[in-house]
Amino acid sequence: MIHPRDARRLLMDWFQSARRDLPWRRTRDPWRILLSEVMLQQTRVSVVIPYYERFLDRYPTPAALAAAPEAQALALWSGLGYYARARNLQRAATEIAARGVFPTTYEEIASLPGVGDYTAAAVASIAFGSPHAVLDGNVVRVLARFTAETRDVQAQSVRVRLKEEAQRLLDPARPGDFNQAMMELGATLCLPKTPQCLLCPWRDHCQARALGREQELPVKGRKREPVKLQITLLIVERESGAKRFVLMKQRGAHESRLQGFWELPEERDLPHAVRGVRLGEFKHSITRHDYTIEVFTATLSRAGRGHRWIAMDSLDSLPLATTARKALALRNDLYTP
DNA sequence: AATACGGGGTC
DNA sequence: GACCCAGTATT
Repeated sequence: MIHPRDARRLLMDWFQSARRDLPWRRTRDPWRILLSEVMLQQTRVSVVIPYYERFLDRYPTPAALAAAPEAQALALWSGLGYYARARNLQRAATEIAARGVFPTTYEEIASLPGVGDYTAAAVASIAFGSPHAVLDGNVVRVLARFTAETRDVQAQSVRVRLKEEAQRLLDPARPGDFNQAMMELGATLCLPKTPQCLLCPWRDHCQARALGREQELPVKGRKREPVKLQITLLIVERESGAKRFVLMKQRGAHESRLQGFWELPEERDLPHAVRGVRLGEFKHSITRHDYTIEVFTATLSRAGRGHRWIAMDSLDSLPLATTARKALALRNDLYTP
């Protein structure tokens, strides 16, 4: 069994040469680190980068986000998913702005809304050099293989053990770099399906590899069956002066998801609508709901309850559901081939 | 402990 | 088309 000191050295030396140049690695500003970590929750680096740049450009400080209308922040988050992250981040920004300074300890950071174990450890270690190991999906996979953990990694007891292992390996001198190195290893070499063991700094010390079982680990419990659904969206347009408007509906604050987001009307909600052209269909999944969505143009003599006419050129500034974004793209393809 | 929550990249 | 991603909050 390799000594933690030696494992650390191998990992850190590898990271120095393999480290990707990412926007949030060019700063120690805790606000920027926090923003990146929240956006990266269950979201890949390549997807986050453009959102991170736009969001930071608009809200360079907690105070800037705290002062913004929620709908504006959601509009900038629109398409990234898990919108509770944006709401919670704004609440966190409000607390930080009121406090005057960014909290510096793990406990204070962890008390912010939307900040759990992972994010608190990441911010505390990367921005403030606190010795807290992170345990994200990457680290779980790396350590499950490194230690040949064959139990279900979803189980609480196993997560606790892996967290202890991460903490044991953590480089106390450079915890932020160590955490990022672990995640980098998981994201670039210790891949779920096709681990690149020959390039791994731990190739000679990985227990799963020694057993030839690196492809099988980590073991994860089954997920629930997705629910298949079919809906029809309607694009109802109206011209007034030089402006074009489209009929839309805003989701209420009490809904379980996409609160406050604008969507296109469903056909079943507009019994008086008359179908026009079929624009096409697409698939869209929201957590475990797999939608097949068919899109038609339509005409309407009277607007249905709860629907509103939205100017086409103002859609960019609204929190727009991705279903609406995709459906409107079908329409635009038709008019500008 | 199980579940909801988005969306898309990737094999 | 399944898996899974720099997770968190709620039940």
